[in-house]
Amino acid sequence: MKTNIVSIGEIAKRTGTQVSAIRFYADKGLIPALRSNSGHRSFHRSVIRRVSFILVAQSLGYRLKEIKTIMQSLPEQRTPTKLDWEKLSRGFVSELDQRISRLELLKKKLNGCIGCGCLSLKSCQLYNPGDAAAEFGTGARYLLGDKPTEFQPGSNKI
Amino acid sequence: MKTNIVSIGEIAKRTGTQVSAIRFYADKGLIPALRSNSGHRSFHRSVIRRVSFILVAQSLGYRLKEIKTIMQSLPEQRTPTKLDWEKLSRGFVSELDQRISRLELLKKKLNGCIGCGCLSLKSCQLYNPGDAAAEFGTGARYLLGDKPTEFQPGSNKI
DNA sequence: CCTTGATCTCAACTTAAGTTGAGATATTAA
DNA sequence: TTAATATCTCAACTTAAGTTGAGATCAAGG
Repeated sequence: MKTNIVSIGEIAKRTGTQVSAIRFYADKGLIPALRSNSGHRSFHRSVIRRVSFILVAQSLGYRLKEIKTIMQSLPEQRTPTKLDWEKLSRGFVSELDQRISRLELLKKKLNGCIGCGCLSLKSCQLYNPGDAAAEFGTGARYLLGDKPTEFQPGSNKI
Repeated sequence: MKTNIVSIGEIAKRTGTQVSAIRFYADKGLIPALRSNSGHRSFHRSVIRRVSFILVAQSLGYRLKEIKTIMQSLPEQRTPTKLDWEKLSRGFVSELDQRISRLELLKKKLNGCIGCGCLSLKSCQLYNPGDAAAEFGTGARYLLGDKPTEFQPGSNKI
């Protein structure tokens, strides 16, 4: 009797998360939840995949708020098709490409810095705070999908 | 009259940070501070570089706690030499290399996933929660230098 | 001397992403 | 039917990295 409707505990087990996290995602509107008339949440089987997606996206540094936005492209009504997921995955791959090339750039700069005799030269990236903030700080911060824009403690503004 | 001792405001200006942040770093023991007998903090000029280092390290995803540990290798007593900084930078470069290769791997997996017909196959990385958590979640989390080990809300334990 | 502007301390607040606990109700297996 | 699980809600707590504000003191220029 394998239905397409699963309990919150099942979702948690299948995704390796805590029940409280699933509740949290549901309350935040990241995953669609049904309610039994006694108040218990239940989920469509496809929600497992949605949660997996959330986890992967998180591991790439996305905030839940951003993930929610990205997932708007998934159909709320019907179960997402292979094509739906494909689009999202492709987005990730190009995101990864960007990240990789940013890291390569950072590495090149850092390498240059090692050889430059920093302590005496004013032109050094690391030594020059303006540049450092511009090239490493802000850039890399964005690179890691760091702080949100509304509230930025430690924002290295230039 | 260029001394080697600078005020907290100067450090903040030179590094593009807030005074409160410098105070915070000093109190946390990340940068060495002197005190005038009236209680005002003052810093050696080389602290500018230390702060820049902190900013770069942060942008790479390091926690202040980790940065503090890394910086233990810098001499507290004397001003760090070029060689001291070189060692730290080299560490970063190899860290970048690791990150880059992890991202490459992730990309390869994701690419494979796109073509695999996920919705029907159980072998898919994204679909299989255990694998997803292992390959993407935990791995990528560490990759981004994410959560600390003591307290892990949302730790995708397997 | 006096007024800015810079610092000081210390406590409270911010965001994100959940977790933990209390007290209550549901569901399920024996 | 009863005991053991599973869920429910809701509020309070956690960490990190600072920020903000209040009230007080310091330092420097005119």
